Amino acid sequence: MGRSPCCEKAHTNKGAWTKEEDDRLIAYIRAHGEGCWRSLPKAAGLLRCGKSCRLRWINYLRPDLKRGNFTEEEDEVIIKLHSLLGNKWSLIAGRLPGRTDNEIKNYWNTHIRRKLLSRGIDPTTHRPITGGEQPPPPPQQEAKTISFNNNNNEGKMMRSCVISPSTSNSSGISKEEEKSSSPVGGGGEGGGERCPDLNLELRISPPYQSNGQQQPDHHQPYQSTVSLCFTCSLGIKSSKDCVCDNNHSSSGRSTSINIGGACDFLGLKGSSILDYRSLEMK
DNA sequence: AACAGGGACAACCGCAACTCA
DNA sequence: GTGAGTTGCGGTTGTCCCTGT
Repeated sequence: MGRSPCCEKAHTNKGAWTKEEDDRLIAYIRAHGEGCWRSLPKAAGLLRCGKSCRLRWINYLRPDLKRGNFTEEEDEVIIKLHSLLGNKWSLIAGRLPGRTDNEIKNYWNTHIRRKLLSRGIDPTTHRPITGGEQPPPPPQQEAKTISFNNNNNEGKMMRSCVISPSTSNSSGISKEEEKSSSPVGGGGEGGGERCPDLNLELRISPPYQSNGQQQPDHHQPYQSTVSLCFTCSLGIKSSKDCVCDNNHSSSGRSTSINIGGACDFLGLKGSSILDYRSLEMK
C-alpha cells in the first residue's frame, strides 16, 4: 500500500529535459512565480512530475545561478562549511550565492574529496589521515570537561562555558554524552580540533522550578534557561535562548537538556548542529 | 578508428519534515 | 491531535563526454 505516487508515472517524461520543456517551464514561472509544484506541470503543459520541474528550475534554470568553475575561495568556503555542517548541502549552498546544493554536492564528490585526500585529510572527518588504519580512539572514554566560570548576569547567576580547541579541565560541567550528526563537536576528539574556528558559548542558569524555588527538588520537574552563542571565522553568528526541562535523573545531579531541538543555528532544523543531551552539574 | 575507463554533472528516488484541513 | 498531501533534502544512478590505449 503506502503513499500514492506524486504523479502518474505512466504519463510523465523522464530523463534529460528538452529545450522546449525548459522554455515552457521558464515561461510559466515567469508568469506565475514558483510554488505549487504538484499542479505546475499540468498548468504549464508539461508531461513531467512536479518534483522534476522543481529540480530542473532550482538546479538549472533559475536566472540567478552562477555558472562556471568554482573559485579557490569558494573551494575553501565549502571545505570550511562542510567541516562545520557536514553533508548539509542546502545550507552550504545558502552561503554561496548562485550555487545550488546539487552543484556543490557534485563538486564535493568529484573535486574536493580528492583535493582533501591529496592533502592527507579525511574528507569526512576533516582530520589528517595518519598512515595505516589507525582506529579512532573510543569515544566513550572521552568524558570531556568544559570549563565554566560563574558570573553575575542581571542579578541572576549564570554559568558560562566556551567550547574551544583546548578544552580546559578545571571544574564545572562535564559533557558526559555528546551526540551530533554534524562534525562539529561530534566524535571522539574535541570539536575544535576539526574546526579550530568554531567558538561556541553556552550559558546555563541554575535550575529553577515554576514556583520560583531556587534550590530545586530534583524529584519534581524543574527548568534551566540555556543561552547559546555561536561564532566562527566565516562570520556566521547566531544565538538562542531556550528553556530546558530536567528529566528526573535518579541521582538528582544531572539534568538532560536537548539544546539542539530548541535552536536553529544558521537556519538548521532540529539537532543538526548541537545536541548536547546530557550535562552533569557538579 | 574503435573501444574501455573514468570524470562530470543532470536527474531520479526515497525519505523526512512540514503544512493544513 | 491526526493523517493525508506537499515540499525539500541527501544519496544514488544514468548518461554524456573526454582521454588513453
